[in-house]
Amino acid sequence: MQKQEHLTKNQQIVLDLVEKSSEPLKAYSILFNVQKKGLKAPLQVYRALDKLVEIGKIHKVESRNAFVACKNSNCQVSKATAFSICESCEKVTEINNSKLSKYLNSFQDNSGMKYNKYNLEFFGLCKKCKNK
Amino acid sequence: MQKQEHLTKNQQIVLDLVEKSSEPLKAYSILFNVQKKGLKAPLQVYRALDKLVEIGKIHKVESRNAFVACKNSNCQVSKATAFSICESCEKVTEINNSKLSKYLNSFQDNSGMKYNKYNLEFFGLCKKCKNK
DNA sequence: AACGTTTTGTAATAATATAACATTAAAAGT
DNA sequence: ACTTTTAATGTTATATTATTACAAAACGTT
Repeated sequence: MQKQEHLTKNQQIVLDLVEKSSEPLKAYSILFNVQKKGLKAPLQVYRALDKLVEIGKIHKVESRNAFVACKNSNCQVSKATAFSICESCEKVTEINNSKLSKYLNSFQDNSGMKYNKYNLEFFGLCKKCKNK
Repeated sequence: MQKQEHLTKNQQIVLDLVEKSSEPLKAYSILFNVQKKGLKAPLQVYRALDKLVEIGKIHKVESRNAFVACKNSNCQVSKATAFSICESCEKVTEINNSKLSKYLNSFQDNSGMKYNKYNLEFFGLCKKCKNK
């Protein structure tokens, strides 16, 4: 149950930034934004990101190489993620739909593989962009 | 119906290579392999890949930055893709499950977004790696 | 305090991807 | 046939994303 002991300084700095952001942040954009806080090298950012992803505090939006804070309070680990992505304005929202996650968590095919993790990205036009 | 006119020389060279491969290929690995065929620069490969993805002949495995040939003969465009990925041996298989694709193609949430595309990646251990 | 582990700092570099521009080829219209 | 337009190519340079390698510091035990 207690996977999440406490965050180190660097991890906290990066998490704060990602959580404050209204849009997905790229690693180097994070780097530029935390340089005044002492994180000077890409690796410091990537290491913090890796750990934050591992413990489920943030997720990586794979198709965008960008990171968002987890909005799903019960997300201990990043093992079942779904996003909606607007292809026009690039707005990304984490989908929190228990039916969907139930369906995917229990998905089985005939390959004999046991899935313990998935990542789903939906693409389309958000309401705003649709009406333009 | 006729989205697929014919492939250009570069596109065909890249497609042949990806189709022959038993594993996902990375862009620069493709580049090294087609240099004897005259494609000397990354951009030539990326352009061919872009087009091939666009017309559905290949798919990008986002979490791996790699490309696989489409095994789904009715895949005119890359608009609904699902993969299983072994986290140990990195084997990637395109999932061809009509129930799954039906479910995801008709998925709706309350965001007001109309989804026209999705990409899903399942992770786990394949049969072989599970038994090690 | 001594030990093992994790995190940090730092520099260098690898891997992935695109911008910009000139040229050539192919498709479509007249 | 020839012009126009569109798409693909070739080339160089560069931007972006991510990792390797190694030394030092901080942390948690015992």
